[in-house]
Parts: sequence; structure tokens; C-alpha cells
Amino acid sequence: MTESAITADLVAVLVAVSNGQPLVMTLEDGAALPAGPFEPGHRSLQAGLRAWVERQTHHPVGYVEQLYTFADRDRTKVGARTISISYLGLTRLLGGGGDAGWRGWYEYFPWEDHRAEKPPVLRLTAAYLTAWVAAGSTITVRRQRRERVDVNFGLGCTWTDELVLQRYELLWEAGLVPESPHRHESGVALIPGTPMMHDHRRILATGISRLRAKIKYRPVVFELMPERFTLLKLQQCAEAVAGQLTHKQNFRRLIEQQQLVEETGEFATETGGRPAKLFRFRAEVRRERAFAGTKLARAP
Amino acid sequence: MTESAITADLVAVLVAVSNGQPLVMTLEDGAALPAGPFEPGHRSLQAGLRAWVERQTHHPVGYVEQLYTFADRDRTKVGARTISISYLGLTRLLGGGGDAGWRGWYEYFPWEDHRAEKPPVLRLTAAYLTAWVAAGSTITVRRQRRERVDVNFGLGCTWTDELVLQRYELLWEAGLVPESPHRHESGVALIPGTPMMHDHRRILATGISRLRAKIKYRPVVFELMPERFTLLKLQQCAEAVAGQLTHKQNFRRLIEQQQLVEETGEFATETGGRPAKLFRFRAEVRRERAFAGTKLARAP
DNA sequence: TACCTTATGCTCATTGTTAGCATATCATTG
DNA sequence: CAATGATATGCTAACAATGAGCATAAGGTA
Repeated sequence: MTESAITADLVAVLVAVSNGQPLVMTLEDGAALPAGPFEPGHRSLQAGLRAWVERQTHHPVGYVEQLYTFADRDRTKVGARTISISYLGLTRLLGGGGDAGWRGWYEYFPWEDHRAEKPPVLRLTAAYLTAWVAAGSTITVRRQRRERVDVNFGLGCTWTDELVLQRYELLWEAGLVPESPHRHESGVALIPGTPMMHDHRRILATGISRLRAKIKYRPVVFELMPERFTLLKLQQCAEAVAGQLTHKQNFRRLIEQQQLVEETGEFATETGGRPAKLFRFRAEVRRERAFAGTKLARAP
Repeated sequence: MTESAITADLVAVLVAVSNGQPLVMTLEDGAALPAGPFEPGHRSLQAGLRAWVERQTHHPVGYVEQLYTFADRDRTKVGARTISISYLGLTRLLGGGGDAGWRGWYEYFPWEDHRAEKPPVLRLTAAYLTAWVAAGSTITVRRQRRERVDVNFGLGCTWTDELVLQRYELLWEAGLVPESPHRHESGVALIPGTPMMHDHRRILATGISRLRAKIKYRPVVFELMPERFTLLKLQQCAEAVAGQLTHKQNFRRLIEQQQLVEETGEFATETGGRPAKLFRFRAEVRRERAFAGTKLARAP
């Protein structure tokens, strides 16, 4: 065998938001992301991914963006090497989400949902991570570990929502997730959170990180929203993605001053209180220009 | 042939800054980026890239980051499909840059250097792009083209330095660069700027875009700087990358309040005026944490 | 010594963010 | 029908970040 035997896989992180919950499309009873081989017939990687996802999930995908390409050795099958090219896709949920494949993404990352109060998992996580810090061989290693833990999990400073991938990788290194090969090192129990096959949970973390970052400087929320919506719905969608609550009045002000949306003139009455104006995204925004994104205003 | 015949290439955008000029490592007399096949022996893509670049350029690479994976059809050789995985690498220039491969990156993108005054190419570019806008078939197409041109080239609004890739793609679509297959459409002359083989100039644009964006929120400048330096040198490095001048006093204030650097106690006297303090990057920053990057302060 | 050059410190106006108060408008209930 | 509870929406004070300019310091050279 002189030539390298290489195959290419496409993996999709397909995201939707329904009822204030962020969802991801899965297969294998929630243990895998949609994936399939890249076929030479496809016009491009992006086209290949679109075709594959739509065939597999019967969902039209609105926005698609490349995430990362993996080819680490533990992905090797015998005699062949697989390159996985992962994508983030955003979509609206059409028919009430009858599909069985949709899972709330906080099942996989319970420590990432800060909308209610600090998730209880975090206390446990902090304790285990502190043990991992203390288990470092030299003082330098311990200091570096301490710093990483503090920054990523917001112990000294503030919680940064985009660090999903870094946090997952930290837990992986510390042997606190079942996917980790370092489990023997610490021998401690596991952090709650559903695992996935191969490195799919890492890919999902990459997708969430990217989306949380992107939503702040590009108008991609609207890919997740229906045609018409109230500002509260929009806010809840942004909060679902960010995993953090926001100050209502400031959120509204930001949205308005960015000229992201326009009134339809209609009202939504099913809210229980004063009827809310219905909005739609402005046409210029839908055409994905270099507009500002959905900035979040921290909750009080 | 049932199985897909796929090969994987690694392409590097290797960047350094010397004398206030941003440089990129090239081959083929400036017409290509360093590239080579990904071999199954490599531990990972990143390791493969590192090995390849260091063997080919005899340069140690400090920081490496994946850019994008391409597999468009026009990359096809007969019977095989090549996937190109591109990387951004940052390095310090050691021995005065005797290597012939280093090229100033503004040779390839003369419209991106706004440090002196508006580059003269821009007048030409704007004129050609306006013609392209007018050549749109329908009024909708023309309006969309106008909006894209305005936003990307800062005609109505302000110039945004990170849009290097989008600007190049616009010129490509408009048939204004020699690499473009749309040249017949407009039949106009070409915009100055050295072309490259295949889609290497697009990959370079991707790298510059990424670096210009990254430098603002991650401390990566120091990968391009020598051990000790004056604040002016640091500023000039940042300006070289951004292609824009910055307000000196405000730059200093930002750097200091971010605690990016610390004084060494020494002074540089070769400046011509009052001797400048020499600084070095703080150890915490060198260990690449989630620190803030080098924010730029717009010039007056 | 006068003058040029670069370094460095400080101020001020403007803008953007955070947080909270106040009011409007619906439904429901006593 | 008035009181109550819910949500929507408007407004403002306090504070932080940014952009721009003035002033001074400390070296060199004519």
C-alpha cells in the first residue's frame, strides 16, 4: 500500500430551537450526530452535507457553516484513515417537531444551562476539577490547571458562554466524561451528561461554541425563528442558545437600535398579559449582510 | 471504481512580521503557498502540518490554527478528489529573513493596506465594482450587489479590516482577478495584485481575515514579536496586520489595562528620540489563556 | 542653546452598557 | 365593575469604554 487510503466523512450539528429549548438532531437514540460519507458526486462539501442531512432528516437546512476537520489517530479504522469534516446547520422546526431525533442539547452539557440558577452540576464539577488540579505532578502543572479551570468555569471571574468546547475538553482531559481515555488517571466518578459515540460530543461542543459566538456578531438567530414572532420569543431563543438570561428592556433596545426587525402591525394575544407586537426580520437582514448580530444584555 | 478516491492536502498560511511589514511564506516564486500531502503516518492533522512546514521552510512554527477545508470540484484531478485542509501559522522571523520565500502580503491584496492613506487601487476597484453592479440582470440583483459592495468596501459605512475574504470573493465574482472564471462576463481590466496558483490567494485571504479578527480577542500578537520590544514596535506589528493606523496613546492604554506586557527595566535607545522602555509579554499571556486580545484604537 | 524626535502621562467629550423605575394594556377574578 | 396579576413597553441615572487631543519628558543634532 503506497498511497494513503483516506475516506472523508461529513458530520452535521443540526440545531433548532423549540419552546425555549435548544435542540440538536441525533441518531442512534441520541448517541450520534448525523454523519455520512462524502461522495465524489457532490458538487462541494457544503452541497454534500446539505444533501445528506436533508435525505437523512427530511429537514431543509437554512444556514450552513463549516466547523472543523478532524483526523486524529483514534479515528483510524484498520488500514484506512478517516477525515471528518463537521458542519453547523441551523433550521426552523416545522411540524411541531414530531421527529424523534431532536434532543435538548443541555442533556449533553448540563453545566452549560445557566438560565435558571447556577446548575447544580457545577458544584460537583468544581469539586472534581479541584481534585484534578491537586493531582498535578508538579507545582507548575497544578498552577496551570488551576488557571484553566478558573477561567473556563468562571470561578474567579465571570462565566463566558462561548467556552463550551474548552470546558468539555477540560473535563475530557480530567477524565470526568466517559469518552475520555484518561479515566484511569483520576478514578473519580463521572460528571452527569449523556455521552455520545466517537468524538461526536466534542463536535457538538464545537458547534455550540461557534453558534454562541456567532450569534453575537452576525444575525443568525432568525434562521431559528418562525416568520413572525414577539420580541419575548426572540429573546427566549437567544437565551436558549446562550444558556443565560438577559435584561428584557436592554435586549429590546439593542434589537431595535440594530434595526434587525420591523413591526408587522399584528399582535399576539396568547401571551396572558398585554398583547405583544408581532415582528418579522427585515429583508436586508434575511439576505445575510455584514450586519451586527444579536448582542446580549446581561441579566441583572 | 466503487470507493471514492480521495487524497488530502495540507496548505499553510505561514505569517511573520518584519520591519512593520506583514509577510507570508510562499513557494514557486510567490505563486503558491507551502502545501503537501497528508500522510497516514502523521499523528494528527496539526502535527502533519507542523512537520511539513518545518521541513519545507526550516522555520519553527509557534502558533497553529486550522482555517478551512476545501473540496470544490475545480480542485479535482482526473479520477481523484483532493481535499485541502488549510492552516494559519504564526512565527517570529529569526535570521533577518534571508529566506527568499517571504513576501509582503499586500503584494497580493494592495487594497487591504490602509496605513498610509486610502490605497490608490481603491478608486479603480470602486469604479470597476460599480460597473459590475450596473451589469446586474435585474433590479434586485443590482441592489444586492450594491449593498455587498458598499458594506465590504466601506463605501457608505466604515472600512472593516476583517472582511479580507469577502472582498476577495467579491472581486472574484466580479471577474476582476485573474483567478476568476467569470472574467468573460465583464470583460474589464484586472485589479492590480499578484495572483496565485489554484485557490491559494483565496486561502491566503482566509488566513488574513482570521488573523485580523483573532488578534482582537486573543493574545496572538506575541507569536509575531521578538522576546523584548518597545510599545511602538508592538503597535506597528498590530497595525501591519490590521492594515490600519491606530491612536498611539490609546493603544498604550489598552495594552496596559489588559496587563498583556510587563516592563523589563531596560531601554531601547536606537529610536531617535526619547529612549523607549523595553517590554516583554507576561508569562500568563504566553501560556495562551482566555485573555483579551490586542484591541485596536482607531487612528484620529 | 534651540530645535527636532519620540515617549509617556493626563483630561475631556462622546458613546455604549447595566440596572432599575414607571407606565400601558390585556385577562381574570372577587 | 374594580382589583389583581401578568406581560409589554418607555425612560433615565450611574457607570464603563472609547476616541481625540493637549502637555510634558528625555534623548539627539545643528
